Amino acid sequence: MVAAEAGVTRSTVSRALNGEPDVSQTTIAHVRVVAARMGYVPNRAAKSLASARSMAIALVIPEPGVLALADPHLVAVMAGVSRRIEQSDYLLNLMVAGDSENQKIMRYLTSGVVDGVLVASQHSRHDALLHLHDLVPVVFSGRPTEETDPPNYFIDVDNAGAAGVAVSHLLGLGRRRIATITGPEDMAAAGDRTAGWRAALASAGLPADLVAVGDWTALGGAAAMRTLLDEHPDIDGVFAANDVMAAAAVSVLLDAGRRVPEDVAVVGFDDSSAALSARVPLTTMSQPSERSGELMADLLLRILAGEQVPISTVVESHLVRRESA
Amino acid sequence: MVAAEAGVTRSTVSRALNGEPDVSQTTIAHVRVVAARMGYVPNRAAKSLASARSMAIALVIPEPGVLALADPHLVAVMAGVSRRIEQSDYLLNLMVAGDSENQKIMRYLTSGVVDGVLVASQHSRHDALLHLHDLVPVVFSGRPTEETDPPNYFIDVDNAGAAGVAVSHLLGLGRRRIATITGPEDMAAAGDRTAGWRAALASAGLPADLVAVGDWTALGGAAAMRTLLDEHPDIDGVFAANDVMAAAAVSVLLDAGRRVPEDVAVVGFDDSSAALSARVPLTTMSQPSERSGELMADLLLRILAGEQVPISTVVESHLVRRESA
DNA sequence: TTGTATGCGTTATCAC
DNA sequence: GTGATAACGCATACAA
Repeated sequence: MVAAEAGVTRSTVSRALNGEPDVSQTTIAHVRVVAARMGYVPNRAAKSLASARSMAIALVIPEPGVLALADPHLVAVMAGVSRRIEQSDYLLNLMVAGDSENQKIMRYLTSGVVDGVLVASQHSRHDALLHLHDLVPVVFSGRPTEETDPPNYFIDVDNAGAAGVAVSHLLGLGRRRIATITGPEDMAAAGDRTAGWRAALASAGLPADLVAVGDWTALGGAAAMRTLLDEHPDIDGVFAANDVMAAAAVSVLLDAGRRVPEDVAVVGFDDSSAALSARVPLTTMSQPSERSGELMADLLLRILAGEQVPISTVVESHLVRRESA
Repeated sequence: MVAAEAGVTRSTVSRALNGEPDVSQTTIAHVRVVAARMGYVPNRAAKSLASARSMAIALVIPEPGVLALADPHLVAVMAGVSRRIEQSDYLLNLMVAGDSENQKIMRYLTSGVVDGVLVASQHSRHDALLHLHDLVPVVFSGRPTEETDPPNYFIDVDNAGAAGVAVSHLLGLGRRRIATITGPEDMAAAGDRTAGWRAALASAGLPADLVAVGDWTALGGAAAMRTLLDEHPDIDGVFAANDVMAAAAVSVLLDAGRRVPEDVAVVGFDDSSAALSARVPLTTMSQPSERSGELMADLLLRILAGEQVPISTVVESHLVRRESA
């Protein structure tokens, strides 16, 4: 620490720069000036080695690059996380991890360079993440695919309940052949939404036989809609597990000559930007995505501060009516 | 290093785990097994402190969160970078930095936790980044806003040339009132594209008076198009500096009752996903965005490996004809 | 091929 | 309020 050329010892410099108590104002000022003049930047590796804290948080999105970033819900979550972390002393680093590098990421997360971890889009095949909390605090966005002991912290909407509201809305419009386009089968949120759809149909005495599996993407949503339409031309309602797939479904329906919502009513999920840019503005279940991001970051920061926080936090969802249903 | 319980010293463990030469195969195997059993993960801070290398690379996107991730070109660059880095021993961490945290980021980048830096969307107000290469190797995507000494490495298309091709195409269609919707004025690529537009018009003996400043976003593009249309109803051609703005412009034109391309021909830039999802599929200047990402990552890796690499790398661009012009 | 000793740059625990 | 000095966990030059 060359800044010791300021006439004091390294200890004092350290204390001055870190704003610790019991340092005279004059030396603080002096050290600051000298450090600035010399362009001194503390070595972060040495710092974390000595202090056993890195002051960094990782946001992990276990999806192959492009895929994840095409989802406005995820992007909104990221934005929320980013905003909350910015206000703290922590530094955020984002890791969009293809499956291939899963091991690399796990080693990184457990190697002491991050004090906490946020996980956004967890699939059941990423089960290593579920036990990461043995080594470092973790908060999930979306219920983890598996219950662990001790449990993982997470924040989520009532997916099944929200799906129920969506389907009830379609039922209220007189629809009787209501299909669903699901998310990937290995994600908890996807499964819960499908379950909600199924339950709502069941309590209306209707069969829940119109299911097509999607993957959150426009391509997947379009393919699913085409399959449904081919096999069940009598469909009059669609509940898609996110807006991106709903927008793609609308597009397929229009191209197939169906009117939306007259012939087929469509409800999406998220109330993301995709809902507004769809060819027919989407009726959708809103979800406070950005707020969720802030909340999960806040939760983690509080855990790091030693606070006690609830295992699960449920955020609100409600129906937003537009033109598609 | 508790793994020394494997019957050897920490040095041997270190050597075995790092695959150094001159270690017997048997001890290597033995140490590996013990380490795995104990769930040992090397402390990265200690490792970088001792070796003076972090084996990490930062991809910096100096844009406020959401904005950046709405741009398919940037996302593609990110994907390319990510793919290339995955294949290496380095770890990528992404930093989407609002202006507010600029200082925080700079300290991070110079604090020794990353061995190299990639910068994606640099504005002139981020001039600190231009001198970062005094402390750590840096590669830019897109020509930096300022020439420095020593110069910064960068990779880019011939923006002015490509813009010229776009405008020539419009001229070839008989258009004479050709406007441009630019990118932000504080970015080099934006300025170069505007210059190319201006030059093409000049050499056709036409005035270059129809300019509206955009910001790469759909909102900005739409606003720019509305302004242009209000002030110059005789417009018959538009060159937008990216596809997102071009798509938004098409939308505004259609809503204003103009036919595209019959009344107003539109050319975009990037050939990104936005070009295909526009209401009229866009004619656009293609740019190998993902490839650029791979290239810049590759360049940085080679610099880190001690290789000599060219300061600037130009990637190809060409006109892709679709329906909008 | 393996063990020993030293240092990386910072924080932290003592004394002063 | 400040100065010594010992960790922090690993890599590495040197010795064996």
